[in-house]
Amino acid sequence: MEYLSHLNETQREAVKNYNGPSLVIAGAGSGKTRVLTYRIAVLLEKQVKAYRILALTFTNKAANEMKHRIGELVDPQSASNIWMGTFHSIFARILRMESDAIGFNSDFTIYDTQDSKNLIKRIIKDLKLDEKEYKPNEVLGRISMAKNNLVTSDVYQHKGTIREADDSIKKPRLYEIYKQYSSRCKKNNVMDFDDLLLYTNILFRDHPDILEKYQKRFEYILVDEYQDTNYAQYLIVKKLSQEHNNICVVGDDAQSIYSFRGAKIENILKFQSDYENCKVFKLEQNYRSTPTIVKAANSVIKKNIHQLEKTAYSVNKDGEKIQIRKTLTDREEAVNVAQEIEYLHNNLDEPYSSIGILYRTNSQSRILEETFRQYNIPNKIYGGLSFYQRKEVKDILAYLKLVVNPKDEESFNRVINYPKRGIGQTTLGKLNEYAKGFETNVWNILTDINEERFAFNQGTKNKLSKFHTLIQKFGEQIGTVSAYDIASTIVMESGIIEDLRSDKSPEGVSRAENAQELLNSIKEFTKIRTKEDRPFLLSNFMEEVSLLTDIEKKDTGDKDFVSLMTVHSAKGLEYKNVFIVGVEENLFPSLKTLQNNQSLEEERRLFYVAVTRAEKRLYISYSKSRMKWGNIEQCRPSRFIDEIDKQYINLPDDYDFKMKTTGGINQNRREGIKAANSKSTYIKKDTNRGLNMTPLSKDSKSNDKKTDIKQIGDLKIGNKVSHQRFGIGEIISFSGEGINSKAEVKFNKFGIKVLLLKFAKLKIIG
DNA sequence: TGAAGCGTGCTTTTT
DNA sequence: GCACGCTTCA
Repeated sequence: MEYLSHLNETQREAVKNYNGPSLVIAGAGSGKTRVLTYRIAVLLEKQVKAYRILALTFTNKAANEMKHRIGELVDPQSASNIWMGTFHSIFARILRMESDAIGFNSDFTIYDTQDSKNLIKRIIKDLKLDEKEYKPNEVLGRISMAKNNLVTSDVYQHKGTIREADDSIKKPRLYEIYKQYSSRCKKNNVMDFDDLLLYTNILFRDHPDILEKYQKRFEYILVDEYQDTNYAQYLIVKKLSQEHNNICVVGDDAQSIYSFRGAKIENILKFQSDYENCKVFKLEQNYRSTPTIVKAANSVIKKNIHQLEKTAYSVNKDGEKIQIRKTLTDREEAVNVAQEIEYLHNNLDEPYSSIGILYRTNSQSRILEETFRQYNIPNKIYGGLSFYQRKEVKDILAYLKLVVNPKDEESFNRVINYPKRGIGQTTLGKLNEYAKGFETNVWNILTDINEERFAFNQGTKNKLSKFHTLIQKFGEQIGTVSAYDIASTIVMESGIIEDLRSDKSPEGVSRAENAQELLNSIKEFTKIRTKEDRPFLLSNFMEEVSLLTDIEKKDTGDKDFVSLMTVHSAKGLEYKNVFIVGVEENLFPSLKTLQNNQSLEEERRLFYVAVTRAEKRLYISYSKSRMKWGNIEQCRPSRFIDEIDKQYINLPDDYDFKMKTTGGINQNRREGIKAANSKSTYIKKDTNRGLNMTPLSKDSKSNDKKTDIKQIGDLKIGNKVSHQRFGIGEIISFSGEGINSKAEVKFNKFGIKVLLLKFAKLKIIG
């Protein structure tokens, strides 16, 4: 156990005291993962059986890395036998084993958010409710919150306070949607993410014998990122640990950033009172960052009221001050970042992989990506539309899901007419009606489609029964053939591959490549499973795939790239050089969180997370204007910049000290004010009919200004770009098939060049 | 039935 | 700016 010498005093104590409850408060960069891995390694060396250790992490990636490290410390075999993974994947596994007890089949499908949303949409339609009043997103959010707090649809229906709350937001029938949603999921043998936790709780509540079995099995329980657990997770852990009481939770209340998804920071704040005789270990030394960065982060986070007391410190070399950068536009901000990256790379020999770009929202990635492409900076965007969310991938997965679980309504709807088989809305609507009427699922209707009680014309019946035969034929093979063999058969014989290959556009080619990549990953899965002598059937693959977030891109050898991601997904990561971009009021902190103090505190913690990702250099930038929803909005620097102790930062000479809110021009959007930045002028893609643009007058009122500002760049209408240049004061006329309108290039009240035109008029004439 | 055009709403974050 | 859903027309 000589590796214990790699630890500092507190870390070592936290590792050695593995019996009884312990709380490890681990500041950013304090070697939290190291404590967890060593602690498990010690357990294994003390002859604790690997399968009696339960270690819950926040992401699959974290779990895999930890397993790998434990494997290096002890032995890979034991490491792989540990019950280690995300809450969702571990309990999905347990639920599959115990599925009978809760009335599911063991091969239940797992819906991602999009699947859930689609089902909700259909239910809203079925109940003849208005999608504008019952927004699927919002409905799903409320159902999710309910589930995270273990409020089942029955409880929901009968709980006065909840119903009153629904009434007050004018959604009195939300409980009906929830009820339908639950019953349809069950009928379809399907669970969503929240169900995995909810049903685990139900399982443990209703089946004491099963609970006892797992209580006895899990001698040691460890939970990472405990500050981000929700009530459902809290209770699972609480129950499971009752027998042996060897529970270790690790986390940092200052990094709790998932309350929007039901995480309760209270879980970590009250852990000590929750578990008697709990030992507390505070890891306060930060090994990651320079003292400048640590102190700067501390100066911000101390504005929060709700937190556990601790003082993070660093004894590394002092390091450079944090650079605050200001630009006029978001594009300029991206250019600035790109140029600084070039400087770091070319002059300071920093590899691209040492650089991380963090932003508040995924939508900010696009402009950075475009700019980096211009500058030839290799980069990878994490998150956003993940591989598994792409249409072509989801289509194939839907086939696979359906073959494994034909009751899966969502997958059924997705593929019944893809590729086109001439089965349209009308037929589908009727099928769903029958399913409802006979209280069964659509698949069963299809099985008996030729019976007379189903009134379809013979042509339709033939099409439907052909589809049924197709899926059934695949289904007969899944028990014997490998996941890859059946998957490739399905892709071939369903006509998917033909459909994808027929599209020769660049996007089409890329879609076909994605499909191929999915097949490759299934092949890889089959290969690994065969090697490990573990089951390699399609159902085994499907168990894993739904809980993966992003595909592990194969190492192409070219590993040197800049990483771009949201601050949320950067949790747990570190980069030598970090850029935090778009640090503006209403963006970071985001507008929606400014309404109450609690969420503002969470935003501040999020900013804290962002700052503490940096090891050596940190750049924080804000722009004076930013494209939002196709409009330019005025921005001012975030309050968080003001909150950093000035001694740790370099402000730009013209830093905008606490400006008044200038507001935006968003409200004018529909009226037709289109803003133009210094690079180009966009006009909403309002028509493709081939407009002609003619500058009417070059003189106008402000000839003098025109010389000042010169030109405002290309004018773009639809796909057509005019390479004529337009100046302030110019009147431009638009004419084309029945359209006739004029616009003037102007300064708006914020001093931004805009093209003023009346869209309303333009459209009526058109 | 399907393609194309048009209107609307959206952006906080993810297992 | 973009995706999605609805309407219209072939």
